Amino acid sequence: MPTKTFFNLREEKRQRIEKALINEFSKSSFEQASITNIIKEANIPRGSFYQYFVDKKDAIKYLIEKFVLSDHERIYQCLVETKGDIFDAAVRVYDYRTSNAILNFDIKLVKNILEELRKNNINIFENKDILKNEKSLMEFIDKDKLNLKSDKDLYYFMRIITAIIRSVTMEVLSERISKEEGKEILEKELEILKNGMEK
Amino acid sequence: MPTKTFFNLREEKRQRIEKALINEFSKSSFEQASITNIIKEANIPRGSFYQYFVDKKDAIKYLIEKFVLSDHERIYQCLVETKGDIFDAAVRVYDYRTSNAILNFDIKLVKNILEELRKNNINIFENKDILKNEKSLMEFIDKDKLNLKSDKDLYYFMRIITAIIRSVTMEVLSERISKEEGKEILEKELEILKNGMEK
DNA sequence: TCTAAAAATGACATGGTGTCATAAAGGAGG
DNA sequence: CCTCCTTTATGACACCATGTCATTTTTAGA
Repeated sequence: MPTKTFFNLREEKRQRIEKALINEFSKSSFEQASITNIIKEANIPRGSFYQYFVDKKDAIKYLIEKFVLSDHERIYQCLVETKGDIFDAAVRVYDYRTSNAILNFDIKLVKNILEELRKNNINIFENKDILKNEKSLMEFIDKDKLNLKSDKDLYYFMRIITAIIRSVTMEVLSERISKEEGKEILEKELEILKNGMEK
Repeated sequence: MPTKTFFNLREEKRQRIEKALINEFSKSSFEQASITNIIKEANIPRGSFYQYFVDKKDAIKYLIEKFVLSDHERIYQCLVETKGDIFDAAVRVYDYRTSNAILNFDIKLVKNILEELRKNNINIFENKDILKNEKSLMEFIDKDKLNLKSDKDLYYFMRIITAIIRSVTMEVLSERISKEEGKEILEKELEILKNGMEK
């Protein structure tokens, strides 16, 4: 995480830096993002950057944590709105993640952040590292609607749902398919997941 | 793809370079792999590397194509061995991909290659770009065992299977979970996919 | 006002990629 | 064996990145 120094910065400066981070990590993947660009845009000297962040990873982590917090909240809302129906909630999560306005998170930034989360295998549904005092999102799922044979089944099921949402979302955010195509794919996939595939 | 010059190289030299490529791309992800290391190990001057490959991407592509060819063949075998039963074949594909000996592909290299394939969203089951004169692997699936409502259902279904295999395979290859844990997860997930989750 | 801690700064060491002018090697024909 | 043209080999170089560090500046408390 960023240093104490960074959080002690006066509002205007911190926001200027944050804006530069968002801009650079929107334009380029983590690997290709350039600290040089960030400091140029934020108009701070190189040394300052390293006073605020340990390294590039530390800087993107700052954005990731902000995203995960708001994302978690949004997923929670989706589950509440659908009364815990995970199938309906999945579509809502998809809609929200592929929508243009996610707080101040540019859609390209969301893509790059989801990419990083995937790389580090962070599953937002079960993540407790970042959200220490929050309940796991799984607890808000209505289990009565599901054909669960054992406790662990929910875990396996959520792995599949997460993989499906993530996969189709990434394809949309990478502009390989349209939002509408993505939605159709997701809905069909959920249908299969509901009914099973074995004859 | 590599230049004509590369393929004209005498056997010994080409293999020396190939070995260096495999070694470097095993040790490091694409982004972190260093051309400097490759040319040092292969004992060729910097300029030669760029005579053979357009850039770093071109070099890993060479390995990826080799992998995809052998991977495709292996999946085909899995489908034949299981008489087109995609659920059984899925487990075999998992076993093979997480096994230590994949031709001369180090397990770490497989991980990095799968990572690149995923990044570019290349789905080996439906890929026809690389394997122009091969049939799609989907044609070898026994559709009679599946509860298909329409033609496109197989496509959606394969998307799920692919996502599931890939996800659990990557976790094993990244050593976040053991091979056995991975297998259990995969089998449970396939069970869910067979029976469906809606009560 | 003085002083110690905190923050800011930019030159620099190091190491990467891709280019290019030039040298060397290969091969076909006289 | 020499010549000329094409193909291949070579490494110095331009350029650009990251992360460090000695030094300066600012801040805050006594």
